[in-house]
Amino acid sequence: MLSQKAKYAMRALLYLAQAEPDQPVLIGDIAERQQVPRKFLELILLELKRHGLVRSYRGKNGGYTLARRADEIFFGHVIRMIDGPLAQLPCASKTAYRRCEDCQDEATCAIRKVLRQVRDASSHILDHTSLADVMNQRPTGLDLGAGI
Amino acid sequence: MLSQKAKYAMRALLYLAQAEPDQPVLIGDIAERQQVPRKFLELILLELKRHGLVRSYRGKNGGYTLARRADEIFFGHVIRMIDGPLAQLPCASKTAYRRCEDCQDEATCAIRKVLRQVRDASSHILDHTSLADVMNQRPTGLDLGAGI
DNA sequence: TTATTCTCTATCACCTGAGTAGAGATTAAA
DNA sequence: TTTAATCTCTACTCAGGTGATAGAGAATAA
Repeated sequence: MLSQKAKYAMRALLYLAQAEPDQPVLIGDIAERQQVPRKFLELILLELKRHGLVRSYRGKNGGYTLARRADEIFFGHVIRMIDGPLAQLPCASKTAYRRCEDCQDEATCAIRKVLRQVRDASSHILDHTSLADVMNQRPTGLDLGAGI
Repeated sequence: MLSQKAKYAMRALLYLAQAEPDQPVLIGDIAERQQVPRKFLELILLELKRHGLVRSYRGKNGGYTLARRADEIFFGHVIRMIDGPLAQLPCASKTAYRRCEDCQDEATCAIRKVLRQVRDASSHILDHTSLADVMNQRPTGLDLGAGI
């Protein structure tokens, strides 16, 4: 499962992406409009800043802006920075590979084999979908996915 | 991340899949060979039994066997039964859809849009890959995945 | 009757996720 | 120069879940 934190991070980024570029947005504004607990959001934005996704301005008229264009911020990047590797097992990760402690033979491990495919498929989507790709084109746009 | 429990469940199932059919395998045997804590494995096998994936026999010469052929047991099924829905968000799940509490407009939610694609891709793999598909064809078989 | 197995309920320690609190640093503007 | 507005940072709490363990009970083959 995606953590709340990652969900909040995406909401904040998407909100910033829709704001005027170079016009800082207040934490309080994001928190209120996106229904994110304010103090928690502070931590999240700090983290996003440290990872270079947003820029901050202090003092009066301060706030946050995106540090890159919305078509240069990918979901895969955001998820990895908040929740860690996309893979479901450390041994199936490409960006954060780690051997499973209790693995007997990684080369023939069936579980790893399947989960690597899943990881590859997931990252293929997440690393090629940017904020811009999914932003609110228009309120009444078609839904891409199948029905619920 | 996949839980330890789910990993253990898969190991147990794969081990059973490689045993003689109709020749019950002891919990203790699975536990030892697959490096799974025995008492924990008891719980897991019980759960797999309740979900109809394994059969159990009590008393002397008892043990466990698969309740279906290995090509009829899919990873998606196992993961869902142990860890819950494959989707990263309840609102992106098909088999266990639930609205996100704090969602403002599901129809235009960008996060959901992306995570549904990921879910679809993942379940496409996991629901079409059976134990038989990935079993140890031969000890020195080729590795399907890319290198580490 | 007994040894062997699975079955079931209860319990527990630890860790992580989610969130809160409050003082500190910086800046624009009056 | 002062003040109010903002972001920054460290520390803390608290609930719930994960990964087990313990031990009595029930079934069965020999």
